[in-house]
Amino acid sequence: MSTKYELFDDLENKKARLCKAAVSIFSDKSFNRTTVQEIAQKAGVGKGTFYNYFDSKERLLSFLLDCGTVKLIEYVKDSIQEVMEPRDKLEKAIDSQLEYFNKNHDYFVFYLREMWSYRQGLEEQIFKLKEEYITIFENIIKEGEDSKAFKNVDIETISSGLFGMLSVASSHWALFSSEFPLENINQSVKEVFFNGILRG
Amino acid sequence: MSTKYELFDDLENKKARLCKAAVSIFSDKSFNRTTVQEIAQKAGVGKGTFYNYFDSKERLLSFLLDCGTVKLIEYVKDSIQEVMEPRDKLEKAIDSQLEYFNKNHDYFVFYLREMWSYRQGLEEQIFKLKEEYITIFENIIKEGEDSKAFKNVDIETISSGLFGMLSVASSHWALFSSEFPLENINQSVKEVFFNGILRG
Amino acid sequence: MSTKYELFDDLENKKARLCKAAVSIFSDKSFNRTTVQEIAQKAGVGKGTFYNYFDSKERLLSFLLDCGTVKLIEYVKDSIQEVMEPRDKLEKAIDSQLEYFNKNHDYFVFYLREMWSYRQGLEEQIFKLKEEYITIFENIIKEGEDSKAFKNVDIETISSGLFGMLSVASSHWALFSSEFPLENINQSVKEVFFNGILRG
Amino acid sequence: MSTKYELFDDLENKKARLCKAAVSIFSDKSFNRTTVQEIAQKAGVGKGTFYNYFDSKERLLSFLLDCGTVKLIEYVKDSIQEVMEPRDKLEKAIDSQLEYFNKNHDYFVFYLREMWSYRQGLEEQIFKLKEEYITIFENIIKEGEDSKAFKNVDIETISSGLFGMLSVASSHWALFSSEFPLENINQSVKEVFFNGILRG
DNA sequence: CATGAATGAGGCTTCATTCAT
DNA sequence: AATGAATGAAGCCTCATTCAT
Repeated sequence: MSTKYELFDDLENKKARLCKAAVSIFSDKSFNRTTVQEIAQKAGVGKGTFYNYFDSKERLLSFLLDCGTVKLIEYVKDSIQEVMEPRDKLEKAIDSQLEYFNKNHDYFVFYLREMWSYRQGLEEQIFKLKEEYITIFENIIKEGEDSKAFKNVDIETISSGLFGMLSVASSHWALFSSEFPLENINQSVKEVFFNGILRG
Repeated sequence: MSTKYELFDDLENKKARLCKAAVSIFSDKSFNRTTVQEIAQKAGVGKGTFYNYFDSKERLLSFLLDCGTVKLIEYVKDSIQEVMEPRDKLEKAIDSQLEYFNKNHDYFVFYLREMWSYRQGLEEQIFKLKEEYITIFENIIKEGEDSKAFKNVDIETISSGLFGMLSVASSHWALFSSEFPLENINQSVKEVFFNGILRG
Repeated sequence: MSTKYELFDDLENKKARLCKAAVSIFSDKSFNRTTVQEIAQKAGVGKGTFYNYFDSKERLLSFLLDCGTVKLIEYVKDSIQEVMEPRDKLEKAIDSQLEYFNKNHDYFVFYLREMWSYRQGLEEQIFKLKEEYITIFENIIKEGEDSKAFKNVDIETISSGLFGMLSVASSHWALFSSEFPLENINQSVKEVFFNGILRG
Repeated sequence: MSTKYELFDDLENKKARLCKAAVSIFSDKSFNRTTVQEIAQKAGVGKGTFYNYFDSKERLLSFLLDCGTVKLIEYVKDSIQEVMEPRDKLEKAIDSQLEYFNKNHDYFVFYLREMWSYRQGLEEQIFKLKEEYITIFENIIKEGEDSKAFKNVDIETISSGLFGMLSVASSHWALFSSEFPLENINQSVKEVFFNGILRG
């Protein structure tokens, strides 16, 4: 994964530090139990400096969610760009999402926790992005159906379901275990999602 | 679904009203943006009364999450109690979770949002319960592996993954759509989870 | 002056105490240098209590200015109600404004200081009221012109000018002197305003 | 009015620009709601530059009030210097104050708003100056009384009252009207102040 | 001199919780 | 048991001021 996909690494130094500090604390406590003070302190800057980079604490949240989703979308889209077969595309997309999670544990513990919070308020954009991400799955599955590679299923259900399967399984490991058996997760999910859990 | 499984219906009148009011507001805003005032008001009681039934706002959250998880566990466990075959058990469990979600939309929008928040603090119990629920899946899948009905997969991954698939697909419909096509969701998830998305 | 005209005396106990505390401090420092903390403390209540009675510190200011202007208008209007001759009316109005100032030194030191602050923002109403007060003078003077008792002058100029003369002269005494020679002020202003400063 | 009396025009370039920017903003918002940032920006300099010319925001206020009062005093004193008769002197003084207001609308809107704020703090000097200005009126009136041109009145009351009459009438026009009928104001004030409002 | 990023003291406001009635 | 006025700890944010460049 080149710098292009590194969360925050293309931001100004201080802004990146603030983002990283925030994510690190948010993955431990929740957004609401974290104070701006703490974030600034962890980033090694003054409290006022925070407000040179973000309009408010809420906007930081919005920015972080946005940022991660945009990068994830970029990353996954890039990874499937030159793949032709729907099945291969879906494999690649699964690989990519899991890799991405694996590269950014803190971020995704935070992400999974806070992504559900945004239904109303200013930040409808988050929802749009989450939808845009799931749309990647939807498009691949639709393509697979058209080419008779995949069965006819309810595309919305299965796309969001796949996203849920990957996210929750990843979180499960991130939250409850010290290891993150990327390969196992990858293989098990793919095996079941492509061929089902039934033997023979 | 008998009263036994109805959330809050076996509580004292006012406590039940407070729970229902809370869930209704929480599904709209998040826990943190909801005030005790609002909950009491919606329940039609005074603010002080709230504290006759709950030690604190946090304890209400804990109680609600707990309550829903316990009932879900009861409900699913009861539903599979007399089923013998692992595959039938898993089908039944999937049916039950989806039914349960369907009966309690507000609750599960809230549940999905807040369940991730609890890692530290007093409320480890929530985690235990969530784990206990996933353990139901784990046990069924283990049984299925033992009887050669199911393939060998990473059980933790696939159990939490199934939970994620069901939860996120359900939420997807609950959040983004006015309808909730229970039967479609059920069939699509089962078809993919049991047989995979690949045709032939 | 009956209770009817007493500033704040017809408010709830705590609200009145907060108003009185605020005015007392505002007359010493300015609004901006006074904290809500101080006001609450001087009123003998908790800081949070302040917000049970006023939406914000700004709204307190608005309320205080409003309140004083309304009462002044009431007081002056009542005092001239049964007077027929324009000259007598104007005398009575001058008497009343000076009496009112005299009864509420703190308030008017505060009033004169803050009344100019409100041009934009929510509180256009203040301006309307100040205008409404000056309109009392305008109407009397117009009447006096019509009945040939008064000369033809620019009514807006002379009405606001009279208000300024009374206000600034009163403030002068309130700010720079320990005494407030009500009678002297009254007589001197009237003598000059009615007959001019020129002898003979 | 030669440069001698132009506010700020004999200051260094940047200092003058800062003063003008400040007055312009202050006449719109109040001192307290204006930030140093805004002033610097409007003056077209950096925020740090502000502090090369003024020790603090407070000192700017002090300087502005001071500056305007000193110039006003100079201007009025100069204008009456060669006038002999008290009545003519007073007329000239009134002319001058009104001219001065007219030349510096923004400044006087600001001045009238902020002049009352200074009772304690470092800036007693402001009060002294305001007093010094009113003393000009006091001296003329005293002289007029001695020469029997003027009646015996309470000199402090009438001097501050005249200042108030001129200031508030001027502000009235500046704040509430797009025009400033200098001649009308001048004539009406003089007519009333010298001869009274009563006809015959 | 000029700048503007960095700072943190300080103030407003919210809201969970208490308690007298 | 029920209430809601009272409380004050806690947190977000502003902005005057500093200082390295």
